Amino acid sequence: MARAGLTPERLAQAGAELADEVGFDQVTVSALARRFDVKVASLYSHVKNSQDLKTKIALLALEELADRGSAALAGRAGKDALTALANVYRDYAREHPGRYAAAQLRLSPEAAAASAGPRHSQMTRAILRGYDLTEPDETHAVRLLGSVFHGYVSLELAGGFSHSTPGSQESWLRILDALDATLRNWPTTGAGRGTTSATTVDQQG
Amino acid sequence: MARAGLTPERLAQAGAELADEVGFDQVTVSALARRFDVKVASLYSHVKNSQDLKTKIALLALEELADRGSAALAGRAGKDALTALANVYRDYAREHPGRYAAAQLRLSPEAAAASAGPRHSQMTRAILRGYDLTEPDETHAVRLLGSVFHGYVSLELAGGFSHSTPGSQESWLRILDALDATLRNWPTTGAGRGTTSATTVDQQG
DNA sequence: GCATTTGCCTAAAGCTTTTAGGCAAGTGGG
DNA sequence: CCCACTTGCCTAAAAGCTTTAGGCAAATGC
Repeated sequence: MARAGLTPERLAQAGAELADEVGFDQVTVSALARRFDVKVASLYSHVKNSQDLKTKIALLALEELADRGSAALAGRAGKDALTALANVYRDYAREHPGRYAAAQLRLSPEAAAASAGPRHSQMTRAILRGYDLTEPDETHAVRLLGSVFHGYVSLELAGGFSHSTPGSQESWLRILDALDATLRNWPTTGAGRGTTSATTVDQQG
Repeated sequence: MARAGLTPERLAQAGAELADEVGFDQVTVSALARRFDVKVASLYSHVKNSQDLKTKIALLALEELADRGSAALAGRAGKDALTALANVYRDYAREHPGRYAAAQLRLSPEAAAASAGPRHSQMTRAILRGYDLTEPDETHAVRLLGSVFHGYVSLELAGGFSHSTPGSQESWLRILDALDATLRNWPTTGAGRGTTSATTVDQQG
């Protein structure tokens, strides 16, 4: 019998494609075996179990995302860089919803540390070098950016922003504007009103 | 034989508890039947199928969250209201991770419209009445707040902010400060730099 | 008290996961 | 070249989850 040429890498790749087509939680060892026209048990020589397969897909997605991020950040700074990285996440999620969902998989601490995850926070930190934040504010800002990117993309993918005006694209741009402004003007103390910058346009009584 | 007293409501409730204990995606018709000490097929008189069960849990979670939100917002405005609602989401996710995951379930458009989902955007909109935004900026801001709340809580729950300093609680407070400042000072035009307010501290070339 | 409805049951088919053991296709040394 | 060995995919089988169909007993109502 001709061999199918299975490897852990090919399985992860095909699993990622499958995830984009049918959704990450529909990715199953059985479905993947069907796709290779191979018996189910054959896959177990290449992946430990179903969880292992999903983890491999997640690591693949995290790495693809980080690669796209690096490429997008090259030669950019400030708001330009902010927008570029933000769009990487959003575009990736739209092109590859299954992979994006995979990237959200909870990894074990060791797996997480060995993944491309740290590259992601480093990229965000690189953007913040274009703004003037000192530690620990930079860390807070890293977390803010991560939250907005992930949160917006998730909600948009879940359909939260469709069927309402204004369109999602417009909100996305305005939110990036707002983020940029927030970073340029990071509040120095957590107190009450009017601490943001020199002039606060207090438009309402 | 004594009857177990199953109803769709009790199943959803028990399913929610199960989700908090073992994770939402480990919630299964079989596991729930075990919990009621009842045969699996018996549940199918009360829920259409596994998907239906998960949907009922999701609706329960969305409603609980909305109820907590309403209670927290009562009598508050401005940053006080912002903080209160934000903490409702974060605290709920920490207390009930399974339910919170359930609330993220992708619902059909009809189910979504009939759910407590709209109450959530209304609550966010109510907060924004304490800031001076006009449409369509208010909608953009609703989406920003939703993204930050959901994004931060998801990442924190996924363990993204543990094992690093400063602690998550501190970032959370500083991010709420930043959001408050952003809303008080919402950028009026999406153009380049320096559009945020009177003074822009342009720290980098 | 009897008919009807309701609730939980048994039975069964189909799918996914995972392990164990087998045979044949590739690989390398003599 | 061929023999031994490794590797890759196979069959077989057990166990769990999902879902449907049909049955009997408990609750409900007239």
